[in-house]
Amino acid sequence: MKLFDELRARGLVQDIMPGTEELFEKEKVSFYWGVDPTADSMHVGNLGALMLLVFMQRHGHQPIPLIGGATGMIGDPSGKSAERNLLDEETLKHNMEGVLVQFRKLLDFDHPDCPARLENNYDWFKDMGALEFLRNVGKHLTINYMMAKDSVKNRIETGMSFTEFSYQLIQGYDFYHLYKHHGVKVQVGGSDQWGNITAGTELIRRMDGGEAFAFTCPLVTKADGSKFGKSESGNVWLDPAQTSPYRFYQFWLNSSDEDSENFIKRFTTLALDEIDQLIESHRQEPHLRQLQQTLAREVTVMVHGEEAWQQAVNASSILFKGSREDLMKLDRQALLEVLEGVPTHTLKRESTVDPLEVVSFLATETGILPSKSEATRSVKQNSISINNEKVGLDFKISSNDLLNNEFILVQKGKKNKYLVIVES
RNA sequence: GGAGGGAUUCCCGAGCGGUCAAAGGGGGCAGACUGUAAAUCUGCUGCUUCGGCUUCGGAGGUUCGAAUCCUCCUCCCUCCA
Repeated sequence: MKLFDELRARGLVQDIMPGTEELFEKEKVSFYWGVDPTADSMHVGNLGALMLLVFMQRHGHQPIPLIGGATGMIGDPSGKSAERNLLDEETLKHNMEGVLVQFRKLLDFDHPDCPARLENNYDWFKDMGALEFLRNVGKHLTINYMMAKDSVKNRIETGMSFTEFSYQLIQGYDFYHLYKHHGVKVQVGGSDQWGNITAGTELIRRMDGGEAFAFTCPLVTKADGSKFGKSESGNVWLDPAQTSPYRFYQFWLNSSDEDSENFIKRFTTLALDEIDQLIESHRQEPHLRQLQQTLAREVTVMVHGEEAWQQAVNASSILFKGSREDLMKLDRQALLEVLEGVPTHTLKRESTVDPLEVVSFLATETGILPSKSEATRSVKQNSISINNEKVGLDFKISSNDLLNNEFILVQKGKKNKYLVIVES
């Protein structure tokens, strides 16, 4: 299957520059994708574009992931409605390290033919002076051209600093630099990057008379219109320390039917005909949730590994289907594994002098809920379970409720789990 | 610098001096139905020892009583220079 047939089938092509497709058919291509180190981990939103590199490398092309050590210092205005704060150097450095780890997991840096190669645009910007930049780069694009970009137009009303305005020039120069010195002919990215990317091809044309190519993938969207990549607890990160594999797994498992059909094409490397079969059988028996489970498995294994996935599955099954007795049966080790990644709260042992009112337990003693009013409401609404059993307002926590004499599992609603650790 | 307009609970937004913890919408949460889906319906959405208490940009003031009136301050927007 041709590269672009596959990418299209997976819903990964939005804008494409004429000639790009032909280039990929003709030769092995080095192409780059840049991400700014705005956090010390990428999130599933970044993964949406990163998958492009994964698929393209599998087709024998060389991915050049670029970390924006320089661009991260400027701030990309694309898709942003307001000026952002600048990150300090130390933070950027720390962030870059985190992002690099994730590149290594997803891309093959030791491939015999087309190994991924990391670049950092700080390398070529750190020694460039302002005058040099203005004379050699800025001279080639007009203000008129730059102002026509959506990222700029959208900010005319609210205002935008010169710093952010110049972002497209910086990113454009990256492309030029990689083109000139490393033979990189193509840039890819999310569709919000189109403006910045074309600034690059334009620069290459004007500075060098060269021809470069590009295409973008659509930003990941959800059928119900809500933002992709957010869970109750915020962004879904690739870093297991920030989003535990259990939560990561649950994030995918909870995809709606409609979304999971798209996600499985975009985020897994399963063959397309296999995916079609899965979708078909899922439509026949949607309640089995095969599609969600496969999606969750594939992505979790890819990002966190087989073992972490297995643990997430075990934990899920006990947390969602286990009874109070099942929980009581687990030993300390098993409990810790199952409850790995569930947010924890602590309770002083003195205060458990049983019995302890549920409401005080939830609010004052553990802080799972912010106030007694809210705790009372939740219990009244029949949404609180202790150790997988629903409780009423008259319920009192006692030492009989301790799992392995030190834990209490609290659940609010269907999906929110909290682990209470009783400390002596 | 001059002239206006504005700031309300997570967000938007309404709010005759008393009946305002504050309409309505959004969002969020929960319950029912299900499949840990979507849609739908319902409830909740400041704190509380359930007596009350603290909220309407900030500080004062008028009044029996203020989100609502007055003064000063801060910030934001529009127009003029």
